[in-house]
Amino acid sequence: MIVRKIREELLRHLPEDLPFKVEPPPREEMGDYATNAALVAGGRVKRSPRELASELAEKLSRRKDLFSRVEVAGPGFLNFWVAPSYWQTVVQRVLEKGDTYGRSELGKGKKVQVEFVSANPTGPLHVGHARGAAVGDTLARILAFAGYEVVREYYINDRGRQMEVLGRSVWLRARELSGEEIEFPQDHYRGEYIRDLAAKLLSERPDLLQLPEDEALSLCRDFALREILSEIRRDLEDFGVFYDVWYSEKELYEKGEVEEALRELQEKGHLYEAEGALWFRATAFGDEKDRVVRRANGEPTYFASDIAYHREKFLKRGFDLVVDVWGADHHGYVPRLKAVLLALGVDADRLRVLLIQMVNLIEGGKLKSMSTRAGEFVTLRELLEEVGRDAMRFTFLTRKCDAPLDFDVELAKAQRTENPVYYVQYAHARLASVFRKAEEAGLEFPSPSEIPLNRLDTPEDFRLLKLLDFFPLVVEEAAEMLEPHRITYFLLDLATALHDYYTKHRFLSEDEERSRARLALARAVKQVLAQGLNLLGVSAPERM
RNA sequence: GCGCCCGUAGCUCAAUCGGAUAGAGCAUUGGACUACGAAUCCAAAGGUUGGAGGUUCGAGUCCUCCCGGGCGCGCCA
Repeated sequence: MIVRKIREELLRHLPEDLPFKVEPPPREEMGDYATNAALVAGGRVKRSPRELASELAEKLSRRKDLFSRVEVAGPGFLNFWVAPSYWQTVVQRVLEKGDTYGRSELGKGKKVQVEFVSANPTGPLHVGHARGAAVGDTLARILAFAGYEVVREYYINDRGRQMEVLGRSVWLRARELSGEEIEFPQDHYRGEYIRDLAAKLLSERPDLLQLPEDEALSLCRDFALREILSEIRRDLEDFGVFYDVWYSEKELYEKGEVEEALRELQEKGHLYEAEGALWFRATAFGDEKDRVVRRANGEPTYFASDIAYHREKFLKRGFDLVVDVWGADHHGYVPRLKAVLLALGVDADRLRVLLIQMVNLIEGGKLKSMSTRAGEFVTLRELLEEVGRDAMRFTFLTRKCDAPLDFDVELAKAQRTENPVYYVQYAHARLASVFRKAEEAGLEFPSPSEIPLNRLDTPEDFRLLKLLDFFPLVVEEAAEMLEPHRITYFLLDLATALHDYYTKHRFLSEDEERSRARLALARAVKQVLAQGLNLLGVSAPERM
């Protein structure tokens, strides 16, 4: 990474804590990279930035191996032209490192948990969950690639009132199926899948309706939970999403974690009783109001188990960083959870909550999903079957997650140029095709040390080399800022540069030296495209 | 009413935790295949970054107010 080298060079002449940046300048004529170091330093020591800049330029330009030119520009920016010989070695590094190219040690020695989806097991996953799944899963891949030790986790709300309602919903449908006239309650789960579950249970347990009500209800509940959960799991797996841990809320209670957590808060003086309920003094830690943790009827609230869960994440399992991926409608919940962490003596910045905004499904220019009427929504599975995994994941990852997303179903399905996922995959497939041709022609692929690097000398060569050099930095930034879409945009850039190259130059020609050099470049680009796609959970096809 | 998120080209979105003349794709118009895959490429056109102030060498980005949209504000989950 040349950025890192430039930074190192600058630091030989500047104070270590100076918050300067090294980044590509807005226009190509301004060089390959630029820094505002002199501007920032000038402000601090009350010297003219331009004067400082020209001193720095003089010093750094001695590194002929790195820079062909260093200039002062504008109010005191330093512009760098990187030596072509440096760029050419990039292809060597990419090939030597292979699959590890882009890997980073950013998170070395740090444990991070990514908790995502965690939808209530009361029905199938819908498209909103799919977006959360794509973001959470990709983030986990990126963090792992950036050197973190990652645990991916699904938190199952398998207890409490909703489970009772679920069991009762199935039971009522079962009775209905066997001919009974039932007035189905409004606040129960009304989706068609409940009827299917009832039918399935009835065929397994014909005696269901003869059982005492209590027994029947709990049978229905357990059955529904098991079935729905395995359905959720299957949906996610088909979507390319896997978990290390499925964490049961019920077990959290059985292990006594909830009582333990409440006891600790009690001992630290953060709980009080009022109106028959037990409250957490969230206002002492920046939340708007205090929150009930145990209701007057003795039942702990959902919040209580979340306290216990997050306490367990930080204090028992020792995660350095916890990333929660939630639906944006839960945003009001963030302050109270951060308040709990503070109360427990945990730095609240170690919890990062990603709020996933709504997905609007667009079909034929019209809004398709988002009927809030019970049971009417487009499921993850339906969309998966309609548009396919690659297009679906890629589309979800083309936006930062805190902006609402319009998902154009027809566009995602289209195997045409406008569909960005094909654009990137096509670049990869094109390169694969070049290698098939090269093999036919009997052209030998050079070992990294034998590449005629100086034959990579056109502007299009350098454009690709620079992008390849940039990739590790993109990974680090995506990891640091928890923004998977940075990878997506990088891939689009790289694919664009490749397609441009492809129309302007030939990889295989009469000039054998040049062909070998370009073949090496092609392999490096192909490898990084595949790596990037892999981080997104999208396939990199050899043929399309 | 209070809080959070969003507002950028006709449409969908970027803009590297404050940087130089705000960039892509789609749509529109006009071009490029006897060449490794035209699922591609090139060009034109398109903007008061919702509005008004402020902070500073410098603001789409930070602060205040207003407008518009979404979502929250339960001893629900």
